[in-house]
Amino acid sequence: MKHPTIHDVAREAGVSKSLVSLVMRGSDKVSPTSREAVLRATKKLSYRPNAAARTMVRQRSYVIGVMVSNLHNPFFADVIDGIDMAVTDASYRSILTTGNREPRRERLAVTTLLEMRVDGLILLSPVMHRKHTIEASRSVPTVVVGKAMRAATVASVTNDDRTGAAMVVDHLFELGHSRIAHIDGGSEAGAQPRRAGYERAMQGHGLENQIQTVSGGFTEEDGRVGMRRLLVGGTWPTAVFAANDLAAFGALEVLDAEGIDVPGVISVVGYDNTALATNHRLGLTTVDQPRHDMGRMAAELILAAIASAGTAVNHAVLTPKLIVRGSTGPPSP
Amino acid sequence: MKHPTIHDVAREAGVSKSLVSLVMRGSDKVSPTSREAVLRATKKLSYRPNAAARTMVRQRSYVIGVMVSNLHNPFFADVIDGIDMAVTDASYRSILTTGNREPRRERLAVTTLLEMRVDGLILLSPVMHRKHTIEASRSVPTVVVGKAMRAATVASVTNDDRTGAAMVVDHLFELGHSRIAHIDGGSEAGAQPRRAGYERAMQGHGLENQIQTVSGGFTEEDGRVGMRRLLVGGTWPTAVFAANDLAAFGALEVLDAEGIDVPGVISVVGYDNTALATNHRLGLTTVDQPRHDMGRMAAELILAAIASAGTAVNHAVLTPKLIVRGSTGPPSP
DNA sequence: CTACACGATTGGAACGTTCCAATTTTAAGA
DNA sequence: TCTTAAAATTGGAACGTTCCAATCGTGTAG
Repeated sequence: MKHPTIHDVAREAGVSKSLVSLVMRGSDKVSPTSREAVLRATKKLSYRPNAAARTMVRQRSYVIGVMVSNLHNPFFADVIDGIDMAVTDASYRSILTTGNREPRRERLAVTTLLEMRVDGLILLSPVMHRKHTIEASRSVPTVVVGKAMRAATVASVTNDDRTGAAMVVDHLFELGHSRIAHIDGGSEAGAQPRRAGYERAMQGHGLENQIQTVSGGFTEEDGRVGMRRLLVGGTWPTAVFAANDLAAFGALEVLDAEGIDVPGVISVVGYDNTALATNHRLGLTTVDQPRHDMGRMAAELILAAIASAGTAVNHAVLTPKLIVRGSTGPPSP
Repeated sequence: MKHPTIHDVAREAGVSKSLVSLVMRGSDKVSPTSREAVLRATKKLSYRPNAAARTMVRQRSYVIGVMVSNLHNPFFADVIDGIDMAVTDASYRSILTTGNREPRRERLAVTTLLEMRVDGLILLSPVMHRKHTIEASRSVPTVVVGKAMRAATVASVTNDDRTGAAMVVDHLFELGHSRIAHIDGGSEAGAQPRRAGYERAMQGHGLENQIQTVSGGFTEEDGRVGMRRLLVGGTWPTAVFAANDLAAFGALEVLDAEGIDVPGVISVVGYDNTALATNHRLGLTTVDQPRHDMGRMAAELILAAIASAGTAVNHAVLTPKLIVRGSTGPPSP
């Protein structure tokens, strides 16, 4: 259980510790003989370099720390995948911590990363107070994904919610809808711009007096409540745009229970293109965020910031894509 | 961007570095005056202890490393949550790496953890070759979750797949089914014992000649392929037990497309009780693994192994629970 | 007023690397 | 064979902590 050190390897191979270090780092100024001997010793002792020691002397860990607010959301798996790719390509490594959506634990998760002296910090939809994000960003290059951050020291990667929402409205308009309602996402990440995008697109099509928004959220229950609210009035909308897939599912459930045909009577659209949207019986029309690219972009921003010693702070906004499935169709005449 | 050190704090507070160290570690043999001064200095400089340096001298990192084979599987989120709880309670910390199901990347993920000198290693359903797990276990206490490991140095936490599968068969048998088919999980973690449990339970009910297994896997596509295969023969089964929820959804999709009623004509059961199982229109009958407890147990095994210097290797097997939902019912006469 | 005990504080060594400057070895040319 | 350049190898300092043994100060008992 005691880890061998570079000295043990040196002794075993009959060379100096410096030479072992050279071999481990793949230097080309080592004779084949020595390299061979060192490698053999390394294998025999199953030596593994000590990252802590290396970090100490190099003053760099070559590690990017990623804090995931919520591992339960499969959205992040793809983002992390993108991060991992880009980071590995640059011969950095990535480690994750998770805050389980609780601000306290998020902060602990970030602290862990910071104490380990990661060279860069990526925060995936943090829910902790923004001042803690900003504080972290003062000691290490930081990028936030999935949440707009207006702060000079924090980079960010988001999808263009405004445009995504507009795409939804455009799609429905082209199908012939005009009574298009929106169940909004309350104060959740991205909800505000989606709502704004919806409203502006409605105006763009001359439907300003058809704008109908009910306040909701990002859960199924929020969707149910919102949908019920929309069914109370005299004239129903012919299409409903929910702020995310989960809420859309809640809406669908209510429509199902009421025996209202989708998309025959009412079309439904979500946002996020989660696995559920694919799996649902009829398939949910939704907006896909380029998750993998968002991750890759986040990694690239971080690496650039590291390379430039923190001067290059950027905000990347990626364009989402409309995915049309069975839950939308032309309105009944 | 340059991190302040304990020396900077000492200078600022007008004390020695040792005193600062004492305060940081919460010692009670420090005068209130000094503590106050040190705390003020740490705040002013926003000092954060350097974990790498601490790990060096303490020869312990107080970090548990977790390698997750596949972040896309929401199953692990709960396990990780359980790990995190237990680890935090013991004032350790946890960090994650992910291998995205690729053996090569898994190995890199484990290497990263090992080089960081984690005090314990938890592997969540590793797909890499077992020899690499065993190798890792020789340098640090290791526990594998979700996959049986017969190795003297590796602890493990699994659910009793055999019993879980038997529960499914029992349930279907009680409903009156006899033509119960199984879409198995190929070589995935837990697939083999689930299949064995299915077969033994069938025998237990005197249904040995009704045993019908088609080879599948853990993806939706595997479920689709398996289901189509089952529909080719002359007599259809009246119930299908898929090796996991995702495969079950694939099967459901095919049945839906063919217009075959579930559970009227064919009942379907999955395994894992993922969020999808709850959300699906009719609810999927499935088997719930005590994910949170599995994580907690894994953490406890690791902490025990660390405390006992690696002597206490254990294998914990937790009992799963059948969750009955709308996808199963009595067979049509 | 002195001695002593005890609490508070301190300096130095050690942890396992990297990197630099210095040294040794080898090879080539005369 | 000698000289010199190039290649290979080396020891030591440094990184930021912890922990130990040693020292410093202060109050109290005699």
